Amino acid sequence: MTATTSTLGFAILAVLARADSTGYEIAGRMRHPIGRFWTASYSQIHTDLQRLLAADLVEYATAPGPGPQDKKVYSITAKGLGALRDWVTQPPRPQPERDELVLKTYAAWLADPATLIEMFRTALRQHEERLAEYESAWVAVEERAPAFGTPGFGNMATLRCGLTYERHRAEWCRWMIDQLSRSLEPS
Amino acid sequence: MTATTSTLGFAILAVLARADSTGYEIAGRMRHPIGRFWTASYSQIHTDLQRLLAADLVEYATAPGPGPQDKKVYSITAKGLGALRDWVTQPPRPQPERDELVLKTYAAWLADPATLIEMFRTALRQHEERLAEYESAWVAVEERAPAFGTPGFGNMATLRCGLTYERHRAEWCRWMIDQLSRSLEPS
DNA sequence: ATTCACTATGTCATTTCTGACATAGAGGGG
DNA sequence: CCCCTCTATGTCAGAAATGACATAGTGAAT
Repeated sequence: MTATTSTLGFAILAVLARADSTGYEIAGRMRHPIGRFWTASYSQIHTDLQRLLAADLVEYATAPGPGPQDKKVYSITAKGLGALRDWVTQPPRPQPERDELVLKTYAAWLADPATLIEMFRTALRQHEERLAEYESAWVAVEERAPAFGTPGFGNMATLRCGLTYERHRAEWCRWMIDQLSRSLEPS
Repeated sequence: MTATTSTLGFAILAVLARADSTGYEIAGRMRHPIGRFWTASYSQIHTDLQRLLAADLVEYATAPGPGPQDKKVYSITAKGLGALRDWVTQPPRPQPERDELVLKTYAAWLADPATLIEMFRTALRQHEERLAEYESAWVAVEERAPAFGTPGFGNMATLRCGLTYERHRAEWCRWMIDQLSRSLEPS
């Protein structure tokens, strides 16, 4: 009965709720900024767009494109907006939570500490880079202070999550490096 | 050339590096404690065990089981241990990072703030519960102070990650609730 | 007595996801 | 002049993952 629209479907709807877009543009936004918390390739988006189309959650207008075919500018329908709104407040089912670095950490006791330190230093550098990126974006967003009811609120809220996440990660990496260093030179 | 063992394969090897186990037992450990950072169903583990078996990374001994068939107690081979050790220090490829709550947050500006507050309060409660769980486990693990080179080190390191992660999440949920509350009653 | 939970193996259909491929015009750099 | 990148659409094979099903013995509680 319930048209089981996949999570990716809602991600697409969330994009279209902000601006009408071609499939290509949606794919671009799935890399940035959504890519930080949900990823999808174009072929996957294409498949899902057909599904959304069939369920009348999106529609499109054709416009002359650069390639051999016309481009299709998708937009969300009233029905789609309703479905999206419903989905947003539905409690998320406990998600898988897959993290290769932590899995490696679980087996880290088998490996060479010096090499591990290098690996965690690389990870730390990446997290610090992203943290700096987020922090500069944060001061910009805080100035404008986007109100609830505007897309800017969504940007601010997800940015905030990314910010504290990167902080937690960097902190953990530093702790790991410290622990591993101690195992190398025991005072 | 490179025997492309999946990440799940290494998760299984990481379990067997600690103790010989039946497939059923591996599945149990994939729920707890590995389930926090990598999940797999039994059918998936079964498929992967066959692959690992074919690649000589694991072997098994039969023993009388409760059911109609003998049970198979798997153990890691020298080759498997080598592959696992190599994999551990290999830098992890940037993982997908899928988070439904954050995706909902991205579209939260469309929904009702009061309902959202409830959703985040539920999430906060869950994170606080897990945090309390991890914190009591932490004091127990810190006392024993497991040395590098023992499985206990892996337990401690992953627990530490879970600890700071839950703290970050709880913090973010509290921030969200605060923001959403403000949009309800503007001073 | 019967039901339930746990141990233990395995299959299978379906869905989801990835990565490669195919097409094609516009615009810029070497 | 050629090559690369970006825009833009789409297909397809194969891998990965899920969830349901099938079988079957033990032991504990109702």
